[in-house]
Amino acid sequence: MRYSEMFLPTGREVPSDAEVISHQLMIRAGMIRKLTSGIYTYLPLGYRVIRKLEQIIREEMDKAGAQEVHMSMVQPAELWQESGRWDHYGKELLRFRDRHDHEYCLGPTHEEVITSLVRNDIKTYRQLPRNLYQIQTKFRDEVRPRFGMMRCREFGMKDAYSFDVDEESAEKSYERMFNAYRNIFNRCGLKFRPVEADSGSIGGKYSHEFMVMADSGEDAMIVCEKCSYAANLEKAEVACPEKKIIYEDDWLPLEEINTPNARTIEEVSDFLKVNPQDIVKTLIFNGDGKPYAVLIQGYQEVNEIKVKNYLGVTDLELASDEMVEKVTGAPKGFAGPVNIKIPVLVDYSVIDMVNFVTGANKEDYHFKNVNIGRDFKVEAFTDLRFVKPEDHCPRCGGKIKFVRGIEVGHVFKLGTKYSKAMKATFLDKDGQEKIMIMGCYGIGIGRTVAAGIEQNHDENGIIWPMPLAPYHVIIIPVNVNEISLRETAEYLYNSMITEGIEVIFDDRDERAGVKFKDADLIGIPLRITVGRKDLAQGNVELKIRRTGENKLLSLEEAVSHVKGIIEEELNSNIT
RNA sequence: CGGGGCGUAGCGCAGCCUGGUAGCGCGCCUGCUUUGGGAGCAGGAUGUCGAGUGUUCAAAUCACUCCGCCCCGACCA
Repeated sequence: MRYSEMFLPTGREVPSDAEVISHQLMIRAGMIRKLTSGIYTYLPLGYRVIRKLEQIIREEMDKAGAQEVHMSMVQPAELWQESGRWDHYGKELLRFRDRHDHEYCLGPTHEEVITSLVRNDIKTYRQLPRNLYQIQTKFRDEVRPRFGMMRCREFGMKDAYSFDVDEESAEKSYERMFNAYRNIFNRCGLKFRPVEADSGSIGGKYSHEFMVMADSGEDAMIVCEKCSYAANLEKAEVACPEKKIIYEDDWLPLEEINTPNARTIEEVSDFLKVNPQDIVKTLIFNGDGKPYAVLIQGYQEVNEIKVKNYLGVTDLELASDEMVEKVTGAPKGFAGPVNIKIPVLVDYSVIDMVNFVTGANKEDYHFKNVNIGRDFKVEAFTDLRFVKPEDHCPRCGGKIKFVRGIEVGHVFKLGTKYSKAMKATFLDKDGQEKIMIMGCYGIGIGRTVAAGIEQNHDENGIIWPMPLAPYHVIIIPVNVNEISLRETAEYLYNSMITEGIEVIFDDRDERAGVKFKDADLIGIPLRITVGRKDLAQGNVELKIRRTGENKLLSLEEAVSHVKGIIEEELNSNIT
């Protein structure tokens, strides 16, 4: 492509609302423009990169036995009512009515549509397993879109769905996808890591997120420095501490003490002159309308996701003030486990504690010397808190490290959540009707491109890995008004096109500096400069964007040399 | 949804406090010079000052309402 004919508005300055580097560079490099909050237009350069990524995904998905389909973005409410998500998805689901007053939504994901497709056309175990995928625009009405391509409302996603006859087979499907994802991100030249993740209300023991390491990432996770354990902070387990032997002789008599206006852990610890570690926090949660008490050591924080998963409820939130008063008989801030009439869940952090402080379920009073077993009954001891930096790896006991990442992919084992609700069944060998086991697998397209930029840039701009690069080479004649330079560049350009090389010919009548800056900014991996001095010797200059390395190539060898580098880099990560 | 901030030329910003008819840099257009890392000189174009209402002789500036955008938090299959 001739630069002079391209729609490639590059810029020196960035809009003030671009916070992260990938967002700034995508705007400066003329890849994207914002239409409105969380919604972007891809310009030609940006769209080429998107298509490169999509093509890699297609190749690897096909290799893994998946087949591409294309489902509609508009989905009827009926399907969502059938799966139960019409009521549960919340405001992220953009709903609307057509002229006949029928209800629809814009698809944030496609489990319902794919399940309805498959249940009608797959009837027997002979047709299973199957894996279908699509690359589609999704819409999620995010509360707060941010970070450019990282969290959009409208965004491209590759989503795949697998259907299997049983757990064992489903596990194989999951593994195939897991491996396909590794291949995809490897080919993109990304440094990433699969981590264990929460699977949300979907349940199932398997869920991995593919995280691209980046400080600007939205997700916090922990990685073990010793073993391979890595997990999203939401999911990261805390090992059950070894239970110390508790001597009942050490128990002091329960004591009620006046603690006027001391509600928070800090206030109570200041007032009673005790460490937060000796106080037990009692939080009242509302799980699907029922109250639960969660006990945790004062310094720790409750991970609601763990509570939610433990209880198996659909909705979990901190109880309202009214609910707290109803179940504890006291205003917020004085809840405790003694004499409470709701289930009491206790985090491992409380397991060894003796003679601790809790609320007394009475305004302005706390108990001292509370002890488990004597003063209240425990429904369950389990892991309910967030990991802290001083914790150890739950697998091997090694040191853990907190890092940040961008979630570019997620593989889920869905189980029968949708197939059961929507009756996706088949007949097995024995003529028995069975429910299909499903899995779903997503990759955020725009996000992956942004992650690629986060990991591949310098102060001059983007440095595309060859497989994602919108063009492989850019040819710059230093001065187009010098006929010999222009014609040589033109000759190289035509030769490269003949060779099938994706090339930009910067034929603009601009100063060399401007063209160099633009070439660096848009991140083209290879640059051929045609200058007077070198050309006099029959040479042109090759510059490698990533390393800054320069070398002279004779006119004759230039095209084949460049082609060799491109092919090598394109194929290097294909397995 | 709670807290904070912003909205003035394509982009980045000043002007607002203290009301008097809008400016700077980059970019853009024309000409000349220049030509290996975002050139120099000269000339030029570009604004319903986010919208509405009010106060005032007079509003970018003050007040109220609305809209949009951003940040922090809450939320997030």
